[in-house]
Amino acid sequence: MSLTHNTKSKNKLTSQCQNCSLSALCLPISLANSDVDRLDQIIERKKPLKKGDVLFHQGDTFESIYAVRTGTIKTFNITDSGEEQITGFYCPSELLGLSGIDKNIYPVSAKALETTTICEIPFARLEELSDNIPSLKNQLFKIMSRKICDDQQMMVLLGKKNADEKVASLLMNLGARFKRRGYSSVSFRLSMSRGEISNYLGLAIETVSRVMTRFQQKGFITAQGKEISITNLEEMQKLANMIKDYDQPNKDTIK
Amino acid sequence: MSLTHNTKSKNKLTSQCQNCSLSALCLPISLANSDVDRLDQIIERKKPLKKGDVLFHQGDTFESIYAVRTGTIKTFNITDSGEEQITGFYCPSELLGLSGIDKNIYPVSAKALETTTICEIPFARLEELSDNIPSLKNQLFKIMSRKICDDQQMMVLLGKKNADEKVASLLMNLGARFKRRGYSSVSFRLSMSRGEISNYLGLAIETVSRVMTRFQQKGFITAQGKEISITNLEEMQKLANMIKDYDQPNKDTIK
DNA sequence: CGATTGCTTGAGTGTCATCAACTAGAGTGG
DNA sequence: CCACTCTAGTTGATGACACTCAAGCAATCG
Repeated sequence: MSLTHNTKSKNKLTSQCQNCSLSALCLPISLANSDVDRLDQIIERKKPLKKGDVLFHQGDTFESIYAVRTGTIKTFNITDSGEEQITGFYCPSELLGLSGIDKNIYPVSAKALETTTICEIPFARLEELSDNIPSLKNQLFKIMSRKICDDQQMMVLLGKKNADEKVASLLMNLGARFKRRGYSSVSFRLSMSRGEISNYLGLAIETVSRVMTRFQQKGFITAQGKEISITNLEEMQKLANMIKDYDQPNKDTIK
Repeated sequence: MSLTHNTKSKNKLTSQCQNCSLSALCLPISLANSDVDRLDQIIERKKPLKKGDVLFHQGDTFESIYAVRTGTIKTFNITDSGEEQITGFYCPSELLGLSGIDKNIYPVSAKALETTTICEIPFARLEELSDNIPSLKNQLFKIMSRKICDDQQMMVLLGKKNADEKVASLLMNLGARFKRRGYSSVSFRLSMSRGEISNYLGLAIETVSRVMTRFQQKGFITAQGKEISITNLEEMQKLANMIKDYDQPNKDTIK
């Protein structure tokens, strides 16, 4: 399909892996300089996506994996009954598109939640390159493995957690991801809407809203719109890890 | 059913990839014969696990990935509050342990649901081998990618489906996996208990039981204990794919 | 400004979890 | 062979949590 209006010259834009602030988090971990160069050469920096732009559609032929440089991407698929189900949010330094490798088709769509810049990594060339750079290949195995782990955590969340725990888990998870990139883990701006959060967590939008206000009333967070501050880290951590209060077994004080 | 008790000596048992009935489904796809040989040499057939035996524990150092030859394995993790959450069932020809690559530690435990034989594939050696056999490396990428896809389907199931749809999805999914191995896709024996099914699907055990009886009353399946026959494939398919009956399309509805 | 979009709040309802009792089958032991 | 126990599964009654429907509010926008 369309998009990819690449610039006049689909040229290498300014930044390269070497001086990219994300380099420690992204692919090149533990590669020799010369190897980073070779990787650099196959990566295309594309021009920014605007909010709502689609990076690829469910069903498109798989060509590339993508690294987010700034902004946020969501992946989702459309069920047979026409509903959207969000399967992931991708922040800077994170890789998406890996699920397309298997059938050579993207099984999900990817859309920008805000203005977003990405690096495109043509997979065929990455595969080639990994033939010659074992550490790159191993890095790819690791990245895919991590994705599998993360997804399984998500399954636990969806299968076993209640609404409070789900929302707390998401906020703590996002905080941790901000932290990795050098930002505050307790104070940040959500790039997704309440509707997207609720969809991702398997809740109704009203439920997310209610949980948020409840958290505020209890002093766990402050939230004004998309600006979130976690003000009681300990309680939020307890919720996210599903540690129920069994303290006073005298009666059932609810969580 | 089957169960191949092969020889006494724990090492290189009779079967090898070449004559293994699963070879078309397992790793060796599209490898040259000579390459299959080399793969063969690093694979260890281990002596059968009995029901309840643990293949590896959550937290163990990651050494190998495993292919199921006969029987069934479940993977699960223990949440901080001590509950078990099953994250997958593995049938013959399927690979498990991939989630351990990332941190060099298994993030889940794996336990046999019945007498089960497996092939152990030391990952370090597999990585080495894949340095020299690009098609093997690519095959591994594909396998991991497929796992990511499957897990995402599971997320949709957990996040968006109701009890009927969840159970129908599981039964249809298991059927499809039996079919791939040459068995009936509509008539098979569950190797997991109701409790394991309910845990996996994020339901209460009683709910699974009720759904099953409801399906029987409607004539969708017949079930006696663990023996299942799907008798109304169409309806079950509809449920599994979440096609709701919007009978009267008089109005807007779909998007 | 009305209109639209995103979010919050309220009221009523339904699905599914919980608690509990009961059944069926398998294994044990006298 | 017949209690006895244990486990797995089914069925019923009840209620909670989260969904749905609906209204209201705030901010943005054409």
